[in-house]
Amino acid sequence: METWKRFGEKEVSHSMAHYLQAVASLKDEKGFVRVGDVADRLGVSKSGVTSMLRSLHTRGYVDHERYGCVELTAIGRMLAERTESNRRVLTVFLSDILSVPEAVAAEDACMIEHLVSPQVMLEMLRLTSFMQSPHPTAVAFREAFKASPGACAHHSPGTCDVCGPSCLRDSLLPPARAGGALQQIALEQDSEA
Amino acid sequence: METWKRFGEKEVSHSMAHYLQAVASLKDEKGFVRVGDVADRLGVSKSGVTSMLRSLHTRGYVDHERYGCVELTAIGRMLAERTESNRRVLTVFLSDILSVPEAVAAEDACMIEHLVSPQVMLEMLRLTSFMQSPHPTAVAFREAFKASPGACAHHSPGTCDVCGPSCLRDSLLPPARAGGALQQIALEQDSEA
DNA sequence: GCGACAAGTTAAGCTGCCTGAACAGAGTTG
DNA sequence: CAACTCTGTTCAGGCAGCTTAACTTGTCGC
Repeated sequence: METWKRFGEKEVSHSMAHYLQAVASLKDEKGFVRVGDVADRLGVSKSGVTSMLRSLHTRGYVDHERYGCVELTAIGRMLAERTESNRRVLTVFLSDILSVPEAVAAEDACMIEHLVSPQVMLEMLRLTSFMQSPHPTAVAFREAFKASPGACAHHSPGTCDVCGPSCLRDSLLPPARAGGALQQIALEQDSEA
Repeated sequence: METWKRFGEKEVSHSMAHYLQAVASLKDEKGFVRVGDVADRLGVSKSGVTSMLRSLHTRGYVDHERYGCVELTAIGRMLAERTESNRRVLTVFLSDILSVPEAVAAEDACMIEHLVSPQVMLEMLRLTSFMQSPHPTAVAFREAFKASPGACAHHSPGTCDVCGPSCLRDSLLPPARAGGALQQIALEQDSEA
């Protein structure tokens, strides 16, 4: 149990990933990138952008001349592209394979796009593109999966390899009930006092 | 493009999720939880634990009497369980379905376990348990998928629904090449100067 | 009861990322 | 060229999480 601390050691933080993506897309859209554009795009102050650019510059991800334009370095561009590709694979997987609403898929993809390892992304792309292919096995599987019930929903203890002895389903708490459940518990606690 | 800012608004941060999990598992293991146990488990200082406990207490996730033991509230316990379940589903999915090495699966799961929405987790559990089931379609699919090549690897432009016009594969950069590629670029930049 | 030692707390300080206020450079206009 | 306006910078400050150092509590042996 030491893995969790490496959270802060990722080559780009959540914020950085989004700054890089913003710079990349603004560059594509209008050919040059100003501090104010980035600030507007991300909804942060210009002073915040200035200081983040300094930080990205020291890491070698952007070039930025005072009062001038912002450019991605080759490494910065590669990082931005990787994040973008991750996001795309994740979004497609979540919305087309898992069939969660697009808004949820987009949000979850945004949260984790920069945290997922290349190995996993590569395999996720492989699975997604295979599942969507016209390969007869894939077609059959898609239908069977779609038709399958809550799957794990009502299995008896020990019959599901994923869950183990007790079904995990209840602790995943879909949000509609989650809010309710949390409130419920909060209320119970209040009445204890 | 405003989603990214909600990163900081999650009900538990990465750190908090791990503190809650540590408290929950220590409680299971030895029946009571001391500040020092948490510090050892997480590899942080005791003072760090004290201040995080204060923060978790104000959020209503733990109770902690001065110089005494730590207890999860009902809400805290539920959050810890949810994170734990998320981690389990993710780990199984990554290692058994995507077949990435266990260490990678564990690391990625640890990074994102607290960030993924309940809807996605629920569907991921459904997919995982269905894919692992003895259902003939699932069996056939597993084999076909295992046998499938790099899938997206050598498709021609436009033939892959996931990738779109250009194949995403190259920008996902498996780490063996990723380090190399980044170094390569860094070297090129050096030689420009 | 009293010291010694382990366990916990406070205090001060660091980094990352954000803000608003005040200032500085650059360009436009008369 | 002076004034005005945009844009971008610096500066001071805040919050989250962490650290170390110094202090306080609790407990055990005598």
